Amino acid sequence: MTKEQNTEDKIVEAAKTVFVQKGMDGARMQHIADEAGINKALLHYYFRTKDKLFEKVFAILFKDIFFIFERAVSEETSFEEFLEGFIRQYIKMFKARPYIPQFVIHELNRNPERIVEQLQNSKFDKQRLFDLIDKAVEDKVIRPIQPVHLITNILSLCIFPFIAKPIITGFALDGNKTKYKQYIDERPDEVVAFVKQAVLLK
Amino acid sequence: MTKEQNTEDKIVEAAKTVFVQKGMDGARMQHIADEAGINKALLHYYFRTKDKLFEKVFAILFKDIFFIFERAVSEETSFEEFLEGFIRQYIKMFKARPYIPQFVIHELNRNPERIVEQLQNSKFDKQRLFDLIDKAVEDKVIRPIQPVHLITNILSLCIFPFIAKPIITGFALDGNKTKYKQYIDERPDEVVAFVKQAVLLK
DNA sequence: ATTAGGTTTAACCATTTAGTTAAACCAGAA
DNA sequence: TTCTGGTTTAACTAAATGGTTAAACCTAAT
Repeated sequence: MTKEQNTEDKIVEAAKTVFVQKGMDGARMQHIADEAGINKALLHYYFRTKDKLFEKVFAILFKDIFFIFERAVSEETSFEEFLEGFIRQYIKMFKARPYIPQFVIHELNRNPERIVEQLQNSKFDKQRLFDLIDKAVEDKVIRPIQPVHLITNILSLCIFPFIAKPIITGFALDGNKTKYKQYIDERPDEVVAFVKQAVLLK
Repeated sequence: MTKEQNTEDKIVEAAKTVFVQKGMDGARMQHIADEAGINKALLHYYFRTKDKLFEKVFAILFKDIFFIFERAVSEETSFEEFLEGFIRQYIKMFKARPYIPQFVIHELNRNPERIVEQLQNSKFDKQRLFDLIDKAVEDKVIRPIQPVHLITNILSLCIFPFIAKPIITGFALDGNKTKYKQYIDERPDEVVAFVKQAVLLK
């Protein structure tokens, strides 16, 4: 069994690509089989149904989003460093996997109940993150702000540019893809500056 | 012809509802007919194909997004008032039509070329908005920032909370829908404060 | 050489779904 | 009354698609 790549992995990779592009409804099993370089029969041999395959892919992509969360909170640094690190890591992650946000959000809206299950599997402790922010407010490191708002503000600024790529490119950047790439490269510095200015007291 | 409501309008309303919930691929013509309280034959009688009906709905929803843009820019006030008015109007609009962002973004990613056509129809002058921001920087009303970044930052903060509703509710707010409603009510003040603090020089 | 399991081929089934058609229905206008 | 056009009913077609099946194929291990 000296395959260049495990067939199961090939399938999952192909499924990622197709599901992300087309969504659950738009994806075709035949298309996934083609993408994986195998035939439909074998595809069903590995993953009996489309649903099972989809669940697998979704779980993988969803996990990626929360991975950074966990790592960022676990580090012991000043709040300012934490903020900066968090933002830069997050944007970096989406630069490498720009397809994730759009996909996860779409499918989460299609089936909102799923998030409960997914979050139970990921044993992430949100309370610690909330406490971190509350403490920074108490210590007068940042201006008073509710943790939910600060977190969603940061996530907004990090994620939205990837979700809205066609709008940003088409509307603000004259459809110029090079400009979009440059825009994305500027985001880390821009977001860090924006957020720091918005909340840091000094 | 004294109908309670024009049949064509009934269809478009129904189509909005269904397309927004399910997306183009997930939507079923039968479902739309049911929602409109008519039968499938009549549905096809008015809009020959699913595509034609979809295009109609998409154009309507897309226009809503840019309507606020146009109005906000056309007012003659201080930059600070402009900022605040723009943010409050935008969030208010999405509070009334929370289904729009998710839908438009999904379909725009499914077919990015479409944005070009849509933007040509909407004769909105983006340059004026850009100039407004550049001038505010020159006049030292705000710190140096590229218009694209400021605009996308604001849009991020306004729109993301609606797109990510299930994540925010499930993750940060313990699945409590009342808390989500309250969270959304707090957004205008929060975003205005956040953005002002981030860019305004005083 | 035999075996076993991953893989292919190709045909096939059942279901869903967009779209069509034809006949009947019904109300208001002429 | 007759005509017209929106509306319904119900049956239908054609295509797409998820999933199945059975037989053959190939290769590495025994």
